[in-house]
Amino acid sequence: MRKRITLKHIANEFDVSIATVSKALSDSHEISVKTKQKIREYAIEHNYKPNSVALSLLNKKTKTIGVIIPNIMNTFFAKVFAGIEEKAAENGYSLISCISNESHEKELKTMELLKNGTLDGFILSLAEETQVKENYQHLRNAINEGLPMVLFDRVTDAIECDKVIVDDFEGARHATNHLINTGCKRIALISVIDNLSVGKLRAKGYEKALIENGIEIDPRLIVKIGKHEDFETSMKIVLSDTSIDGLLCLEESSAVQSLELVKRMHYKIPEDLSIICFTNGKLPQYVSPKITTISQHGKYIGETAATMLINRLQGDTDAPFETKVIKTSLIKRESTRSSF
Amino acid sequence: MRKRITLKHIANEFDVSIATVSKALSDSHEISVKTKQKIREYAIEHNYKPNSVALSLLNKKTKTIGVIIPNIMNTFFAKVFAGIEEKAAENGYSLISCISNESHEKELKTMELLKNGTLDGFILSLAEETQVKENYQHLRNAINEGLPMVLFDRVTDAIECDKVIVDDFEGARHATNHLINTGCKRIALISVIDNLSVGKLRAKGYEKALIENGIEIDPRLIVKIGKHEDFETSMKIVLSDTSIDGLLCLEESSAVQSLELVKRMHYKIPEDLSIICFTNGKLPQYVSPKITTISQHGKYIGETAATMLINRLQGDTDAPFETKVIKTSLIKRESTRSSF
DNA sequence: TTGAAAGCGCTAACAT
DNA sequence: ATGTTAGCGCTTTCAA
Repeated sequence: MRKRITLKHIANEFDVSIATVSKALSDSHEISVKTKQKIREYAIEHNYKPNSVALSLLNKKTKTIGVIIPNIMNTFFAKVFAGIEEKAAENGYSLISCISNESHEKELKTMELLKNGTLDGFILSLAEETQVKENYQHLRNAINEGLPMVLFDRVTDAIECDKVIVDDFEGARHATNHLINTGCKRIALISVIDNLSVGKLRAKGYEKALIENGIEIDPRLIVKIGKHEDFETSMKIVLSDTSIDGLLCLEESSAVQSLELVKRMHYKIPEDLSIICFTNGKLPQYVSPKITTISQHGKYIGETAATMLINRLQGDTDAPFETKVIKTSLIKRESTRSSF
Repeated sequence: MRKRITLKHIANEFDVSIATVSKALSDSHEISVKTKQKIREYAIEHNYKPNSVALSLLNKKTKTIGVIIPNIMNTFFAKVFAGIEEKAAENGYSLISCISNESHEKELKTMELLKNGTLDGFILSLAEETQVKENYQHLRNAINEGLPMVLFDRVTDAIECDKVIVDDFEGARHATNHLINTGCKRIALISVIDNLSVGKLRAKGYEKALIENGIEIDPRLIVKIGKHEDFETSMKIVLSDTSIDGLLCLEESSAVQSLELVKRMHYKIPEDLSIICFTNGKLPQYVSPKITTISQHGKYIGETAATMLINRLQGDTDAPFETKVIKTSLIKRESTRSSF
């Protein structure tokens, strides 16, 4: 086992001071070419690498970003993570990552743990429980202690910091309009995420589209299904209203489950019922008919968040906070009729 | 902005030495109760947290594990990651994580970057390109420099270290047997991952099952589809052999795509054709009929890998290397006939 | 009961 | 051209 060597080892080897070695390796003009050469050769041969922990201590920068994600099994978050990772790596930043599992406590504890100097900043999306409890003190603490933060997707007005959000309102409005324009008269909203800020925004976009089209909002068509309710049973009750001819599902799994259900009920898709859902993962693309989705551009959101944080870390420390709104795209597939 | 305070600040505050503060905060018996009390109060009030970078430098331990994953959009890896994360957090370890995107270069560069002292050890699964090139020098280097490593899923015999692998051979054999036992006569193997060690093992398990059942191996039924070939076109050619009545797909997306294809071709599932696939993600569960899958227990694999590494980091440094083989489970759903 | 000093690995200002 | 010193924040002898 060829352990890592330090400047000290090299200094001893050549009977010079540690400072000389340090300068030689950084190619300082203060050091003679000869000395530089032999030291550099030795360093390479022995695979010298500066100890980044020592550098972090010295520079008070760790080149590390903390990322907290509510749930990595969720396609959208996985995409965002990939985007963050890519931009971070490009800029020489490492990622310390953590999954909050939608738990407020895990989110809080992680932040407390990581505020100890290992990080230059945070990128995070709030846990569901945090959004329900509206308890944001841990975020404020981090900011107060000088840790820049970028919030994405699930954000809160209670905290002032950089943010990257999806235009959920507009995405839902546009999708609802598309349903209306392709002939749907009775569109139900299916939400299993009404706890989340994004769920509420999407619902508002849906309502707005209805109003703009002179369609009355029917509360019976706004379906909120809780985590612990049986989805299929709830949907069957909803679908007992056979006049429903459009479904706007606020995330992908409820759309796929609904699709399979209505197929069993011998609905023709999209003739009898059109479906659109948020989150453009594999699920909606692989089922038949393929489901029209609202893409939130997860990867791009991750890239944007990472870029914003890195910019702040490397300079514009006091620039005013920004909120970037990423437009959604409607990806038309087979579960909706074609526009006229 | 209330910046983080250090021992020095506290020492100045009370006109004592840094050492006294340090001892007071660690509740040393050397320090008087009075002093301890006032220092502790002040520390809490000012939210003192020891700087973990300084501690890392001192202890030469970072309590951080590097995790390299080929692709986070893959359900299996996402599950493994969640498992690693959970066990790591439980034991007070942070995760520096990185996505290799199946690229050998990214894997290599990441490891080089992280070998600089930020990590206590690695957990990784090899990038596809690494398995193709069979270039493992970067792994050897890390081990030589004293960084313990746990390899999972995509491993290699060329490296001696702890490993956690799926019993791919047995899983495929068992699944193939299940197809045979439920009446399939002509079972095709569909592999889009023949580059990977796990793909090869699964193919062997399939062959073994055929042999054991006295069924001749027909090379025309062993279908390897490359990344750049069109999956559907290739499958149509395969299915022109209408005697095929069973499909063993080596990962989930090819199974779902095949399912949708054969449904369009008016096959009855499972009557005309049975399907089993590896990887128990959402995809196979949400389509109709639900696909019978081989679960690799991703989360458990992650937990096991993390536990192995942490054990090695905290003691059994020189224990002999272990390879843990995790048994798969066959999850029977609607795409296979019931056993008699 | 408290403090001084050394050291983890490194850089940078300041000698020589 | 090279070395000395100090210091990043902390713990741990050893001394007072």
